[in-house]
Amino acid sequence: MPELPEVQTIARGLMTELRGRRIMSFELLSSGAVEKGRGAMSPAQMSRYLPGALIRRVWRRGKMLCIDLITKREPLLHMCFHLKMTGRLVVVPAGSEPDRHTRIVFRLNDGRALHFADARKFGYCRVMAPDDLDRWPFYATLGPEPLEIGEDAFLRLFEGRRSQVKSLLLDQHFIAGIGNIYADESLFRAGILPHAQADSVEPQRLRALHSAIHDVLTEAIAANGSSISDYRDAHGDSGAFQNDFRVYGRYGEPCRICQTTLERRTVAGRTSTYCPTCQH
DNA sequence: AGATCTACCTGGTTGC
DNA sequence: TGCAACCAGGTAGATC
Repeated sequence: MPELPEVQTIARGLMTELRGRRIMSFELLSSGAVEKGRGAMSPAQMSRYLPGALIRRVWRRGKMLCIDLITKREPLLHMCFHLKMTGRLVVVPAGSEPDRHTRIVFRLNDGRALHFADARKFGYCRVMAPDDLDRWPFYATLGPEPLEIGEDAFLRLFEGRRSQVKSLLLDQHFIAGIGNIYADESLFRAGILPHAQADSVEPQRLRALHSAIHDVLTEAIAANGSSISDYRDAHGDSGAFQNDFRVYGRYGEPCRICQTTLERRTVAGRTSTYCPTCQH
């Protein structure tokens, strides 16, 4: 389930593999993989615009991944992907057959191909001109980047918010890129219960949370992300951060700090695991 | 405003 | 072994 560190790892890998290459053809194997919407290119338009497009840059915003293209008709197009839970973007060698979950094939001028696969079909691709990217509601309303926001600005986000802390962390409009895994891990490190009411958490603990989020995300990026089931990077390789989880998915096991049995409850509709002793 | 529920989708796991 | 039930999860949208 790609969150910020996984998307960052994929973007980094794709940047290395794809920059300077050209897309030769676009083949949609599963209708619905191209998201419709105001300003979004239809598959027919993509078939006209993409062949010959030069891949200039691959970047990330929140959990969204974007490939910048230079085409004959448009000086810049943004090809955005949201991988949701099971989406993959993998560069495959020449002659590779798409697997059963591959939804889009982009053939490259060096014989290789970029495959967009998604077992659960929640993910999508969306191609837009720069103006349309800025007008895309999902993109335009994303919250700040957790690795860029300063401590003071981070604390200000919580002012007057009565929601449970974890539901705020999961809200992409509040802060972008954090999902269930890194929310649980950050809250544990900061000693805050996931269901704590935001405006009742002392500033000192919110500072700890700011720092915990930074540390968790940075460590996960260094480990090439976490692989639970479907996640693979641009080379098809797994990440390693799942070996460093302190609470996520460890319900019923002992806390690594105090040995208390970890508990779980549903917060913001998500299974949340925490230590009732270390977090309060 | 905030919490909760539903829809979307299917592979994997659990239970009978 | 076979099959049904259930769970996972990001986001949008509806409802209380």
